[in-house]
Amino acid sequence: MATIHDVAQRAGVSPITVSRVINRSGYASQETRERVEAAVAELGYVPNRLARSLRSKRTHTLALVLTDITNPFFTTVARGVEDTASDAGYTVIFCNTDESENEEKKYLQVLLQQQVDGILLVPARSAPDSIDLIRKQHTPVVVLDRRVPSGVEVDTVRCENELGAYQLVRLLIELGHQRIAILSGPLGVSTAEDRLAGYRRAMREAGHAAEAQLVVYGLFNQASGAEMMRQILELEPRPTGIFAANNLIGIGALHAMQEAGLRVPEDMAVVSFDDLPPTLLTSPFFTVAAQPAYEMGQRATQLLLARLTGDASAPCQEIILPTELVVRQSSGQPRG
Amino acid sequence: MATIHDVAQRAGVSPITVSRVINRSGYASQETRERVEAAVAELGYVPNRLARSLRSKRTHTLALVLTDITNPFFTTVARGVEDTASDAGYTVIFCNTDESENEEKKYLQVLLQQQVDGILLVPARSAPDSIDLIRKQHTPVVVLDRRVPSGVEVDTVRCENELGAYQLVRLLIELGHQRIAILSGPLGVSTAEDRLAGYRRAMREAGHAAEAQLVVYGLFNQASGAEMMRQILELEPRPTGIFAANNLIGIGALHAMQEAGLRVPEDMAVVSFDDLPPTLLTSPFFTVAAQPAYEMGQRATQLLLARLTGDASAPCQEIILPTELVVRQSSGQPRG
DNA sequence: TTGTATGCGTTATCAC
DNA sequence: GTGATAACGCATACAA
Repeated sequence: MATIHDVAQRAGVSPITVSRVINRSGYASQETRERVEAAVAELGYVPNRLARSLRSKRTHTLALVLTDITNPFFTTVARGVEDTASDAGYTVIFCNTDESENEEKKYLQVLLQQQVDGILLVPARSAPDSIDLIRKQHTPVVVLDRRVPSGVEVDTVRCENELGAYQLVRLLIELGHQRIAILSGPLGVSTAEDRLAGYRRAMREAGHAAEAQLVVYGLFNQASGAEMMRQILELEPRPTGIFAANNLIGIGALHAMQEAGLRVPEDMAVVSFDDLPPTLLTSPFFTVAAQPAYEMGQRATQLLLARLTGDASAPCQEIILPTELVVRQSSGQPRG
Repeated sequence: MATIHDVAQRAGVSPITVSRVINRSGYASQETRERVEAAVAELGYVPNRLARSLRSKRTHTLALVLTDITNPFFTTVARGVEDTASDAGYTVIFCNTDESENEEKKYLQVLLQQQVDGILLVPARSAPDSIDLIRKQHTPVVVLDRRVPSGVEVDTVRCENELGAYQLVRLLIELGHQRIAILSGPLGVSTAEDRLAGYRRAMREAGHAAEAQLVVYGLFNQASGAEMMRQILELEPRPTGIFAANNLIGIGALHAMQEAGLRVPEDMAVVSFDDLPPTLLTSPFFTVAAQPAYEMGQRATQLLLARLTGDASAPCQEIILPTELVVRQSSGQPRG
């Protein structure tokens, strides 16, 4: 492989001059410039960023650590991150933790070793530990999608989970439902907890009894959604409305209801958090609180880039974006 | 940041000894080992992979260059790549080219500068140019999903596109359809061309006229699918069967048909290439030729890793996986 | 406008 | 078993 020395030799200049021409830093006469560029072309010279990074202490690489890129919400977030980073000349490394703290730790170790310039983190559980780990290496970090315990100072981009959930449940209540069950995500994950809180507030305000059996906990995936729904279907009397804490849970629930011969929304109304990309449903069906996934990725990346290029000690920002209530068929008509 | 020197000093040994302990290379007495490990822990030392890579000429990083990660087919491929790479101790950089040759070139330049150990490429168009560019840096490359011109020697993993398409169209023919239109992907993309070839073979064998107007070209996305479908709906007489060259085109077509008040499969039968992940459709509906997306990512990564760790000059492999014909509702019942 | 000396943090090579 | 030295490829500081 040709190095900067080879190019320098060929062009009859010193390596540093080549460096200057390539990076457009410092001066270079027109003639020198041309000679260098010719040599670069002839030798097919490709600068070694590793060496550059070692020297400059900048890798121009960001990392996005999330739970599962095949969840369409995160896929869209990832695309927002990638586009924004790429425009600014950064590349992005993706890691899937599958909600495992251990995987998260392992990935963070590797990423820090790689000297990534910054990390976008969807924390699996104990955000503070991970944030500490990252901060020890003086690496900027932005927490995405999930809330961190109060008192932890860190840039954050997330949605109004409590309010979005409240609005969804409120809608069901206004449509005349009284017994509404929630298929919740895992305890310990802030999005699950906030959505549960929104559900509880709506129920409380409407004066509906807080029945423990109407709250079921599971994971943010389809299998768990189906499982939770089967549990709910055992109840006597059955709830008439279901709040699924995310899109995958909602889909799983729908399948369980189909198995049981129930129609949605005629027999049971369903609302869920997180929209599905319009490309993915043959006919948009779910009533949802939609998060601006792409924008979340975008904003989080902008925040991170600002830390890198600007003031690293500026006060932390907490960007909380609104969800959009999108009413479709699954929530049904007002009950008689 | 603590360096290997700091650790060495603290442990009262030389840097190279620290290196040996950390990398489990070479000998070290039990006592030395313990002292070093203690020093590492006390200082919170994190090895700098940049420096290591500069010296060892290995970054343990792979790149996956694809057209669009939000296409669920590629999302699943990506997950297969990431899991496989991660198990082998590699991290993965993702890049979206949006089918642009220019973007592809730009990304490849950056990746080669980053000294990635290997590249998984879904070529936008002129695969040979990109392969040359990569090979000039002696970087191994595996072509994923798409065919390269014959004569180009390169490891490849893809599906039987022609056969999968043939089977889908054949199915429509057996159901009694005669006028079948194809909503094709872009000319110049091998998957689009092979699927078109499969369509043509099935039609020819069945003795159906080769009507030019039954073949429409577009892009592999939903908007284009809807657009092509609107064009087809203008035809007199209308075709009774539609072959969508991928899932997004199929969904777009479905929307266009709904707009026009047509029911599927009653008024028109639809089959399409590429399955949608089971999580994403509320009720599986499309009859498809399903590609084993996760396995494709897995196999391609294995091939690449084999090049890295094994014989770089072994003859190239071409892995061609079968598609699975999955018959669901959208293809309808036999016509009277 | 261009060049020299030096160091980034690690490991390969050879020596003890 | 352990260490000294040099080198990976580039860019910073300073000098000319």
